[in-house]
Amino acid sequence: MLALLNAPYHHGDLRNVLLEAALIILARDGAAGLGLRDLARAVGVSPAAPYRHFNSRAALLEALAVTGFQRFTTAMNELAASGPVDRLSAMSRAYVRFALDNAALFRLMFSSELKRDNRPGLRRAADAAFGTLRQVNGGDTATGRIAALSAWTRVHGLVMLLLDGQIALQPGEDIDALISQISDQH
Amino acid sequence: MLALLNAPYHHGDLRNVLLEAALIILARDGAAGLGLRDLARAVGVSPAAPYRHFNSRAALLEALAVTGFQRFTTAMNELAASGPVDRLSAMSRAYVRFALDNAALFRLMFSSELKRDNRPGLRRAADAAFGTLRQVNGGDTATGRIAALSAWTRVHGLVMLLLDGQIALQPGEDIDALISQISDQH
DNA sequence: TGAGCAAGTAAGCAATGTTAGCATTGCTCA
DNA sequence: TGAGCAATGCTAACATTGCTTACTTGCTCA
Repeated sequence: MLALLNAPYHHGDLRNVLLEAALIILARDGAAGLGLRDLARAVGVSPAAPYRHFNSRAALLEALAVTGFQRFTTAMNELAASGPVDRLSAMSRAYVRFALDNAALFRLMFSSELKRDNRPGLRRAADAAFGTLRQVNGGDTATGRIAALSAWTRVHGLVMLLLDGQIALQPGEDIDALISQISDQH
Repeated sequence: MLALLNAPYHHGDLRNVLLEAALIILARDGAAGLGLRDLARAVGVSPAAPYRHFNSRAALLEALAVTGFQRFTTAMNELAASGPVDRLSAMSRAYVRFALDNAALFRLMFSSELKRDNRPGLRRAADAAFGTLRQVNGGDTATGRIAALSAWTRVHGLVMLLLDGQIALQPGEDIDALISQISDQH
């Protein structure tokens, strides 16, 4: 084939380049618009090249979801380390912000296309991500579990309904204010 | 083509048969496993036949989601009509039960593959479905809105985390009990 | 009766995921 | 140094999919 601009035969860091490009396409077109051929084209590589790094399209999506969980984890852990004062509400805000800032990625992380059961790597990443969240509310006591679940479900439901357009912020309404209003509600 | 078993040229009620078969395939394989050709095959009709009734695969998914919202609406309205006592908690239980009993359909209803913005029919169905939910909590006052949102987000978040396998019921735990515990939590 | 229309069929196009086999590169070790 | 080898890229092909176009079929009704 033509050697355009002296492009070297070996790309060098194709796996990471693929992942980065995939994140961009994901943010732009959603998971449905992310195909392996398309991705290869975007990176300037042959259609079969990505298969050296991802066994299938599902494997690519899984890898993306894993990096999503990893980023989510670091965001959560940073907050957990920052001090115990209002840690829960800070985590709630961070949870929502992460989801809204990474909408397509967040959806992919919870997508049914990735059956977490058969993917140990994904399950591990998800468990790590929510481990902090599970413990910040009183560990494993029965009441602590309920408290954690209640906070978690509120935030998660809020995020999902916002992402789906079922809920919209009212004009001038602040998302952080809404979060704390909902969280303070009985 | 071969006229298998004297199959008539015209099917008679193809649209509804397609929808029913699609619901079955959806429940079995999820939205990703639902293709038009596959569906046509399952119903015993040529690959192009479904296009007489649905302009595209997306249109079929939209129709499925609309019927999902309709079923959801009737489930909610039955409860709302049944009496004001503990109406909210009854709706919460029905919400969760519907979602768990119709997992794939519920996911499809909130799928990002269907951008609700550009689909007036879908938006109308969704609005109708959640209209009751929006009003049962005190209508459109500011505090009523927050109360409704708080209840709604808890239930929706619970459902989503359950469907995603992030939360699991503990051995012997009752889902209805969990719902009321979470709902009663501050 | 036969014109017209709704609802099927057949055939084919473009795109995709995936695989098989070949080519090139750079690392390792005698 | 240089021979071999594993990693990583490429080309070519296959099966399958969504979708379109153009032809049939059979029902309805003037």
